[in-house]
Amino acid sequence: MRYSQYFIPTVKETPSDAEVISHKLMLRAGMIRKLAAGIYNYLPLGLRSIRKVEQIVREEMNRAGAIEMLMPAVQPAELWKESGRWDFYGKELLRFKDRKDAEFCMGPTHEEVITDLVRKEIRSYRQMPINLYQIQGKFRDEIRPRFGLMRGREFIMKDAYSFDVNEAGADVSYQKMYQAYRRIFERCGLRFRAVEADTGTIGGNYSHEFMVLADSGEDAIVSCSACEYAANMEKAQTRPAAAGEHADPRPMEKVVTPGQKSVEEIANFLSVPATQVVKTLILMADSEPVVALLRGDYDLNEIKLKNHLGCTELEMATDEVVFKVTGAPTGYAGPVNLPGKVKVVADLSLKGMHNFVVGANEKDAHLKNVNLDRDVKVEGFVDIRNVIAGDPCPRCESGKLEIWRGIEVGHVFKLGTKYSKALNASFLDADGKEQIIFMGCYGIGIGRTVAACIEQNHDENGIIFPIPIAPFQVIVSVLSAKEDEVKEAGEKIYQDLLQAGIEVLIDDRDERPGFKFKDADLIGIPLRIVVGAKNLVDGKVELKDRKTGEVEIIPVAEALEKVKATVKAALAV
RNA sequence: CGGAAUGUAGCGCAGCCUGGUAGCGCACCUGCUUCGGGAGCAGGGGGUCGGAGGUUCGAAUCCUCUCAUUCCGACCA
Repeated sequence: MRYSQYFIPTVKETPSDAEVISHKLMLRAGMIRKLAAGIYNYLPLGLRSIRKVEQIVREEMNRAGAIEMLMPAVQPAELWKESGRWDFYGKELLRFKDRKDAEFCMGPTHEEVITDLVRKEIRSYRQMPINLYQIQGKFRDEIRPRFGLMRGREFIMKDAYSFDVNEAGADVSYQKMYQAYRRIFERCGLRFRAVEADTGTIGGNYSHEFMVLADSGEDAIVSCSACEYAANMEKAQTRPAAAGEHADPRPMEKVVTPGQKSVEEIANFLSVPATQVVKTLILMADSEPVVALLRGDYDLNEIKLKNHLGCTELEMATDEVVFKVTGAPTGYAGPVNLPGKVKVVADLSLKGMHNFVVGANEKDAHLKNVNLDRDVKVEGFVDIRNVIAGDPCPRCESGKLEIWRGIEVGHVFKLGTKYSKALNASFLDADGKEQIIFMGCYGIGIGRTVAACIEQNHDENGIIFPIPIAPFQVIVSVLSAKEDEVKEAGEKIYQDLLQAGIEVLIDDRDERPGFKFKDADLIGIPLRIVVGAKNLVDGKVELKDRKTGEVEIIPVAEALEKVKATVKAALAV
């Protein structure tokens, strides 16, 4: 491609509405432009990277036996009502009506559509297993789109759906996808972790998220320092601490604590460690108040509690509710003698605590030396807290948990029969008996993968693409494009590389050298050949590696060979 | 949805408080010089000041409404 005839509108200044580095760089490098909140134009350079990722995904999906197809972006409400998600999905689902007043939505995902297709076409166990996928635009009306392609409203996603005759088959399909995903992200040149995850609104019972490690990531992920265990924060567990040393219960005592509300304040005020305070949180679970108890230094994990309670909505209670439940303003709640009858859920961390501090359920008062059983009855202990760095690994003896930031780029779910049951997707088995199909679904955010890649690969000068997803593999910067000799030499190099099947961008613009170098660095082309009069006298050119900054002045032929070899090596599967 | 802020040339911003000829840098066009890390000089084009209404002799500036964008929070995958 000739730069002079291409379309790469780079900008020197950082647009003011970009927050994270990948967003800034994609705008500056002329890869994307915003059309509306969370909705972007993909310019040629951005599209090329996107296509690269798509192609890797396609190859690996096909290798794993999945079959590509394409589903519509617009979906009838009917199907969503049938699956029950029309009401459940909320405002994120963009709904509208056609001219006949029939209801539709923009597809945020395609479980309904694929299941509908499959229930009509798949009748026999002989037609399974089958895994169908598409690479397609989706729309989710996010409350707060941000970070460019990382969290857009319209985005490109690969989604695959597997159909099996039984759970064992579904497990095989799941494993295949898991392995395919590992290959995909490895081929993209990303540092990532596959973590165990909660299943969220999609439903189902087992899932892994593929997280690209980056400090700017929106998600906290947890991994073990010693073994393979990795999970996201919502799901991560720890080994319950051994029961604390036995201590004789001292008599319970009420203390006056004017204005002391938070755990930190109480601990300071009473000169006890935060680990000796029990946090009492009042929440609303589907409009029923619930009390959660945690050791003072831990944070509640709402997902865990939600799953334990089996409710659909869970939120912190308002001050009025707190008053109603405890008889005291917020900040003085405690589990002892709660006036109302409420469900109390105690975290595992409470097990073995003695003589701890809790709120007294009256203003400006707390209770000291509170003990389980004697003062507080709990039905059992449940894991409802977030793990913290250094917690022991739940899977191995020696490991400690570490916490990272990550960007979710892929997600695999074992769905089970949730959708097939709701939409009655069934088949006849070998005995002629009707059975429900077992499903799995598997997503990859294509645009987000490119953005995550940039988060992980950049420097102060711009993007540093790994070769497999770079829009071009090499750029030939022709300095002094007006001098015929230099121009011709550059042209020859360009043609030679083109013929070798290398994706090459020749910067043939009539611009100053510095200008070309800045652009080349910004758009992140991995290799750069500089053709200039100075070196050309000796028949040499400069070859620079964008990542390492390494520069070689070598004969033209050698540079060509080196580029070809480097690209070939980087693309080897 | 709660809190905050911002809309002025393609981009980044000043001007607004204290109403009176709409400005700066970059980008763009022309010419000359320059040519290995975002050049210099000279000349030039480009704006319904987000929109609507109001106050006023006069509104980018003051008032009301509205739309859009962004940030923080809650929410979500």
